[in-house]
Amino acid sequence: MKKTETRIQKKNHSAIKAAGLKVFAQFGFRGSTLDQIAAESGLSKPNILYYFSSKEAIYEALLDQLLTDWLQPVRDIDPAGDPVEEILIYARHKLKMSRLYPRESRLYANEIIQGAPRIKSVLTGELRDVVATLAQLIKNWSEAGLIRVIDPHHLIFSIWAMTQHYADFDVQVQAVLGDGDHFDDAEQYLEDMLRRMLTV
Amino acid sequence: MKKTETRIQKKNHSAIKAAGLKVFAQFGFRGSTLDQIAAESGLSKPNILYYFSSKEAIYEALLDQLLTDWLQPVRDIDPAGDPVEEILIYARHKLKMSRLYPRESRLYANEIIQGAPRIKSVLTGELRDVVATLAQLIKNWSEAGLIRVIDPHHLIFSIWAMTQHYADFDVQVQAVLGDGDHFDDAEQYLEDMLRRMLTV
DNA sequence: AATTAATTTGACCAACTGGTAAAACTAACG
DNA sequence: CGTTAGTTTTACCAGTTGGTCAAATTAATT
Repeated sequence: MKKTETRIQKKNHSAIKAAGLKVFAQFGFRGSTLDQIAAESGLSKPNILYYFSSKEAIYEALLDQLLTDWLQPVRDIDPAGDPVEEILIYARHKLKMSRLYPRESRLYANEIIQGAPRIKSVLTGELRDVVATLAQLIKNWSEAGLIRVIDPHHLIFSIWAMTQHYADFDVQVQAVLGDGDHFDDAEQYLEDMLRRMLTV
Repeated sequence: MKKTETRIQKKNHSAIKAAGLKVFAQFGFRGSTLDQIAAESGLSKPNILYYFSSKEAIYEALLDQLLTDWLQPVRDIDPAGDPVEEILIYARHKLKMSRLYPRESRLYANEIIQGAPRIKSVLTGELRDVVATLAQLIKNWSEAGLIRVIDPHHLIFSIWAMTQHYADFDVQVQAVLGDGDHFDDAEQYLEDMLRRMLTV
């Protein structure tokens, strides 16, 4: 349906989204201005509104993309795979996302902290379902004796919390540990933690 | 130095801070307006500026208070106490703060996500020092064989991440688990996790 | 009660906000 | 090359923003 995109359209759409991501991730929706996005993208403000109908439209396009990218890896968890390894693969993937796309993480964090006014329906819909399925799978693994008995939801929360922490609270991590990349140590710690929690 | 506070001053200062906390925690500094704080506090905008010199002054007063309240419990950890219990006491305290004062947690999260422009010096100063001291203590405990050998910094991060998650991402938690208080389950999970991580 | 100090308000402002309209410009295509 | 479709800019607007100021009001002190 969108095959009719001009080369200029393609370029500008992604330039605007890239700029919007940068700005929204730092200041949240209400704290961001079209002028900032315009400056960041190198386009004029009216030109931006030629490609997106409103400030909100840019923000929503970013959130949509984000949610898709984040939910897929949960769905990709293989019920037939080795439980510990499957969970570790997911956790590592999530941490990698924090390392490679910290701005996406911050954008999401901003939206959630502000009460998720624009994606609450996704949270109570798609997200809830996907998590429910995963929680059931973990419970099954527990009951089959493949992993330790554990609260599936809080396990999931702990993975989310820890992985996103390194993106969202990056400034604090850097302040405490000094500048540099601490994701390798974080991965080791996370893996250690999950193995201890999952194996008997 | 501040004993000269009128009864009206006391009342209005705290009314403004309470309103500011509510608004800033939800929208971040730039996304919040004095009009919102005025409406929330029941005072007129000029009246607010009679008690605080600027929007920023309110915000900074809140952050100052917050940082004090958050750093103290870390300092209160007793080097002579039982290591696992000391860490558990701290973690439980932190979780309790998330339960009782989620807005403070969100205010802080907003500030950090936005790059901590106003408190970076505290992060690389006081916070860093306090954490360094705690990390050293944990390392000593490890070397004395009282707890398992573990990366102290990432242990601390994991406690912060998990406890603050339940305040900052409250909407998401509620969406997944349903409305209600999930802090008791969270505490149990956290305690289980920490015991597994700390004991050999 | 009179005076002084503290508090609150209303009117205001310049800068900025998201967004519009139409004209000017550029690329694509026959 | 001319025409059309797509793109960009200039000028603009009404509403909001943080903040000021002097006048009016209220509370505290003598």
